[in-house]
Amino acid sequence: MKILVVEDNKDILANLHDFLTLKGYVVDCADNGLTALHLISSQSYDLIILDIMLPGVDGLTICDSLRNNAHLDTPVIMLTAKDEIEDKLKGFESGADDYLVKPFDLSELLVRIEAVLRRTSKNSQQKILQVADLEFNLDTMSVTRAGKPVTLKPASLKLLKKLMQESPCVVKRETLEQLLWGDDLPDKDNLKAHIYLLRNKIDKPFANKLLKTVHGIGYQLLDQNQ
Amino acid sequence: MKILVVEDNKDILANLHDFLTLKGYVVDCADNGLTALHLISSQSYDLIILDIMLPGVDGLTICDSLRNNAHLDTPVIMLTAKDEIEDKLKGFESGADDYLVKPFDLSELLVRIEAVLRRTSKNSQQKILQVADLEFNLDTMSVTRAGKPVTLKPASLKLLKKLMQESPCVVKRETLEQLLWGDDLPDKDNLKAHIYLLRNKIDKPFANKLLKTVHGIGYQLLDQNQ
DNA sequence: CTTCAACAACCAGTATTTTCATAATTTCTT
DNA sequence: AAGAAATTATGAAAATACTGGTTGTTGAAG
Repeated sequence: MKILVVEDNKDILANLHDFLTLKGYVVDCADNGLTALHLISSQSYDLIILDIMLPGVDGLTICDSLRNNAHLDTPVIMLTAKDEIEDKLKGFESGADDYLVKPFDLSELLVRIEAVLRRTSKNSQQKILQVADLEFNLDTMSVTRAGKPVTLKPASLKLLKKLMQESPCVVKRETLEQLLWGDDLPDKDNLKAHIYLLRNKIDKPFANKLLKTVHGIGYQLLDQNQ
Repeated sequence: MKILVVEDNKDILANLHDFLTLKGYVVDCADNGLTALHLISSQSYDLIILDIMLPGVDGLTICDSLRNNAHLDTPVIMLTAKDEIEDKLKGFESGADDYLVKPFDLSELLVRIEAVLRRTSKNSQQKILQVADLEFNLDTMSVTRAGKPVTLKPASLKLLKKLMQESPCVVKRETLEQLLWGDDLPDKDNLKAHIYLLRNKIDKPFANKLLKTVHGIGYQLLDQNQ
């Protein structure tokens, strides 16, 4: 989990950095708005902790630009001074997910971080695997090749998922066997039959064959046209 | 906007009531868990403000029962004493949308109320679930297919709600079992019977079958005609 | 006591996996 | 480069696992 902390008070900044690092997060720091914007555009964060009052570009502006640009769904926790209550509403309006009033308890921050991450993590999972024109939607458990639906049986689905997750790496035969049957393996020719079934569905009707055999090792999904 | 405040300290309760009424909300009060549960089941609220420590039925229990029953999406703001920080996490786990540490600023409460209402109002406008010509009104807990009313039993309602919320995603068998029976599962054939009952009601009388079984995984509501 | 929803047990029908014999391919050896 | 050895592919049939649909029983609520 990677967090960006934006705060102009160097003491607080160092404090937050140490605390969050201790709690197992990877932490980047910025003490002004421009640096923050630069980091945001060049990195991908799971969460941004943002002070409203900043020299130069302020927190609300950063939050706005975040929502209107690429990293739309990165959650934001705002930090505000006690006498800026009106700013809080603006903060939420600009798309913050939560805020904290300074001075705050570090444990309180931690709770809110976890809550926000929990709240947003459900939606942000990438649930579509893709190799060439082959797509696997993990939500609907449906597979398409070149836009056309492909119906697979449970064992084939498991196999394909693993192969797509590991693509373009080779998956060892034992790994696949382990995946399908755990520790008590049936006949040793069994995997071949399943690979055959899978090939019939996803490769046979198409010119560009993706499922390669790596002799003596295992199998691999690979698009040779790139 | 109608708010339910649950708090056993009568002073605080009266205070909150007056403040929120002043701010234009319609406020109901409860000073114990049982009264709260009773009100929740007989009324529809836009927001519930819930003290964790309550005589009899506590706040977490109320929140749990809320999430496992009809008014699933009513947002909840938890109130906790300063030394109950651990409870906060539990609060979020049981499905609270936010929390406040006592003693708190009334203006802070107001900001969070508005934030929570804004955050949830987007989703909660969606109080009618819809899949093809099948409709589920979460307010009245009534279901219609092609405009005709369908009467469902409690277990079927839970099942259907989940399936419609997740549609068109596949819902794993275990997820549904978890939903109906929690951790101590009854017979494994039981879910089949319930699916069967549900099918009889929502699919059997109609040509376009929506409730699909995904062999080896679970079930799915899906409109194939689109 | 009655009623109704939920539960468990069951069989039949269907879908999926496994097996097995044979063909094809790759790799190794000379 | 050719043949032998090892590995992998193919395809259909048999075995297994899963699901649908019923029915009788249980248990709780009114």
